[in-house]
Amino acid sequence: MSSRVILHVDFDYFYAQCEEIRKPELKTRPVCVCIFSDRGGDSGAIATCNYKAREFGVKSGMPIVFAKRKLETINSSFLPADFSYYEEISGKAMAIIQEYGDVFEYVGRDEAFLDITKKSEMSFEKAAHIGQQLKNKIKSSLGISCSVGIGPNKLIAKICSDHKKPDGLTIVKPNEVRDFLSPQLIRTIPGIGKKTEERLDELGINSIKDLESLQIFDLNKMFGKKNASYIFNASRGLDEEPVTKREGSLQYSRIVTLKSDSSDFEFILPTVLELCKELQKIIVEENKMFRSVTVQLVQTDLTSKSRSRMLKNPSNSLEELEKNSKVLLENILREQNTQVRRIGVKVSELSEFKGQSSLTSYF
DNA sequence: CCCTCGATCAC
DNA sequence: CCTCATATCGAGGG
Repeated sequence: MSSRVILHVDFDYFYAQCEEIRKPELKTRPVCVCIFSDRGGDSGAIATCNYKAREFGVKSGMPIVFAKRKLETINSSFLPADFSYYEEISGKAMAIIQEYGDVFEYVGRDEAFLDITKKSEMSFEKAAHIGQQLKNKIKSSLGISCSVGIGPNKLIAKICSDHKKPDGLTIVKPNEVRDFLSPQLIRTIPGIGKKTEERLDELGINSIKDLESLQIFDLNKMFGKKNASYIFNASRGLDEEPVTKREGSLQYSRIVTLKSDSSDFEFILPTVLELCKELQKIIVEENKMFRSVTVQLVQTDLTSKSRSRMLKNPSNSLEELEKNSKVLLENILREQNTQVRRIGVKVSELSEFKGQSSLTSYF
């Protein structure tokens, strides 16, 4: 029987906390970090906000205009997202975190897993200590507070880090897993989102205890094989996913909001070509080749569409990317009845860069 | 098996 | 009124 000790770290209200660090006077009032779209004015969404803002009902993902309305009468700050600054702080934090585990897995700018089985000598008491030291270190060196969860697998560690926020430290030992999960809402399981929650709610399934009563057969019918077994196991606190060092991304994509809704090829093309440039730059920097190109769009009614094509050979050429994107854009617009709000390009099926070689060059 | 596309999640 | 980026699954068609 092999058992593990897994830790999950999540930086509290990360982007907004970064802003508070460089301007401490912000701490006393609501702070919203905004992603302004290209439409001007307050078009765009809230990326993150601090807890003061949350008291007024502001949430991430919310349109900026909504948030402003909620904070109308309050002295608050709406700041444009400064990703390179957040990236810098994130990098420093990750460098520290890494040292606390046997294996480190980067999940995102504000999130990471550690396998601390060895470092904790399989003791959850020692693990708790490691968790607290990690929190202290991040706080003293960067001024960032974070929430840490520790459990026997990634699933439990992640649920734990979310359990008490901000500045939380939650430890759930193997024999406590059942009692910890049972009363919680199914939504606390990562992977169960709005849609899944709605469908299960129709069956009167609200708590994880309820979820546990479902037969794998019925889950299979509702959610497909893979999802079903994930949900079945998750409701029982079971998860075997290893903590693994992440290599490069499997895909890169860029999407932007058009200045105005349109279905005019000539109007949209320049934007697509710019996105191609950005992506191709990344591809070259990362020493990659792509074999699949996708053009994706969001329509006026906010539904989305995509068209993709595989290339004969992997490529890293801008011309190749532009050529394919252009054809895909033509195709997708031809079938369009509603207008386009947002347009994006994605490259995938990535491989390591290999110098141009043809069959004949081997002779 | 390979490809395309929509859906879902969650950042 | 509705950002941006990544990963994964399943259906449907070859």
